[in-house]
Amino acid sequence: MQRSDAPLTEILKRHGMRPTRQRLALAKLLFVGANRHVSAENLHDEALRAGARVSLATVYNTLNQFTAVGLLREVTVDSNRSYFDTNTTDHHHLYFQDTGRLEDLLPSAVRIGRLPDPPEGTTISRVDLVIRVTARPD
Amino acid sequence: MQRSDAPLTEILKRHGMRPTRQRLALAKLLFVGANRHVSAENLHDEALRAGARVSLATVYNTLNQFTAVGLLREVTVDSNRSYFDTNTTDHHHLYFQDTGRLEDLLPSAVRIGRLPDPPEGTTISRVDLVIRVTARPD
DNA sequence: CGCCAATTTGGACTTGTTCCAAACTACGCC
DNA sequence: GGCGTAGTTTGGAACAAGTCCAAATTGGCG
Repeated sequence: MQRSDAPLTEILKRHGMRPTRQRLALAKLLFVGANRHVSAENLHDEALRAGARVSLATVYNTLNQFTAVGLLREVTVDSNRSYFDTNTTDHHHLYFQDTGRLEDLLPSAVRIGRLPDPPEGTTISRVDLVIRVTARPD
Repeated sequence: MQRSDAPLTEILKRHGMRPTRQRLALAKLLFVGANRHVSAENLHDEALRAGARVSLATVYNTLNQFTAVGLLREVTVDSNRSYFDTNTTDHHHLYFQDTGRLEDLLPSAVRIGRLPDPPEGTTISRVDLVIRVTARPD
């Protein structure tokens, strides 16, 4: 294990996961550097290109585990693919329908002025706002 | 064809579709009565129960065609199933994560106070807001 | 070092959806 | 009303994303 992986190891341990080679490789791709949005296939390819030997099944397992402990957030913008966001703070999304690209919006860019009360017996677990844009027809 | 299907026939023709037995049966389920949210499987079952002989492939074709001409709107709340909404006016959604139930919110129930400008060269095609609720833990 | 529970893995499987070529049907024309 | 044909439907194959599983591997503790 590289010296620089120590913080990643810590993160994994803190969330009750063994710091395996595979999880460290994926965590490095996900959590070192800027926030990102990934799909499973997408991250798998990238891991292989980076020389990590990880199976696709493990990528799915790991993304789901990271999401379960709050290290990732799942973003639902496309009904035939799951995206995971490394930014778990409160924010919304901009989705480029033409390209499938997904971008974070600063919390300050969107203001939701009024929300209904949740129905009796339920609590709001999340409010997701997605702005879908397409290339402007000229 | 029943007398009462005349308006449905008109709707289909107006959108450049032949009023076939299958499309009429599905249109009847979708557009007669209150607004609804359906998935393909879900509508297929209902059609069969109502005695209409329609294949699942046709249900998919029809939902996609109806959506293409603006008779339906696709709602993305679950990354492994598509929902279609007969309410094509501007409104938002309440999603019960426990049950998968989807409900419309009145436009007046939600006020979005500020939105960013779309990036250069793009236009906003849609702004979707989904409030996800779960049964309140006691 | 050696053990054992946690983890990983390839491949089979499931589920939602699309594709396809053959059969069927709506509808304009005579 | 029959005909021809383009549009439509259909069952089944194909596809894609994701999960499951039993066997092999490995991290961490004594």
